[in-house]
Amino acid sequence: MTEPYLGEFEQTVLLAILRVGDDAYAIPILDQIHEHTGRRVARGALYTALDRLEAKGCLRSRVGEPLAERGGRARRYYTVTPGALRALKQARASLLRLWRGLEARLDSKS
Amino acid sequence: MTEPYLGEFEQTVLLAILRVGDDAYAIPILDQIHEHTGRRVARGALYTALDRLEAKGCLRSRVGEPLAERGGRARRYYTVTPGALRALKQARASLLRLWRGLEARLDSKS
DNA sequence: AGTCATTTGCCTGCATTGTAGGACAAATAC
DNA sequence: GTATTTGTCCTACAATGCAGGCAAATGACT
Repeated sequence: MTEPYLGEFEQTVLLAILRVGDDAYAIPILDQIHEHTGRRVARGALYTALDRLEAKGCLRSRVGEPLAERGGRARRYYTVTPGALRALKQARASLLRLWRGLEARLDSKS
Repeated sequence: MTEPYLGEFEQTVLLAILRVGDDAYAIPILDQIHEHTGRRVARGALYTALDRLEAKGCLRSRVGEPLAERGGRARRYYTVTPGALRALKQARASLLRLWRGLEARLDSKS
């Protein structure tokens, strides 16, 4: 499989999922994104991203058992696929390569 | 000015411009992108990105003197604005925050 | 039982970005 | 003057980013 292109937001989502771990469903993912980036995105925005990532083979999902809790609609849990992991690492490497040596020059200004 | 949103490719372009430095026009920028990311984008793709970045206030441009060289059409040189620089740093910081602590966990697989 | 609030998922639509291909411009070489 | 080289721009379409609102499922309250 050719490594798919990952947009900026898609990368963020994938990383957030990895951070949350096994129990990654929409709300904690959203929290994670907000916590680490300060961005507050709408749920709908996240779900479309999740759908498209799954369609591209970057994610697998399973619906959990309906919970016996207050507002218990069944959650959908997500897992990052190995291919997406590779793409992620590659994107990160490119970014770092482009940044390398730039910090010094840029800190003198700003 | 509110910090504008920067897509993945836009970030790449801005960083490449910073790397190239004062003489940054389309072709060297393209080379820089290819050299550091392996991506080979079409010139047209780059120009539209440059246009949009300038429209968003992320870039300034000036046309140089027509060169007295073989194919000497006037070049358009680009400079990154301070606001774009801030946005760039912020995006990088977010990404790194999301990555932090993840490498260890991920290297064990793949 | 019948609402009501709560938690979560999903659909629909539009805005913004990503990307290529080729037309056009200006200059030199012959 | 026509071919060649180096560059810029225009046009069009695909992919991503993003939100608002509706639907589903459950416990709580009366």
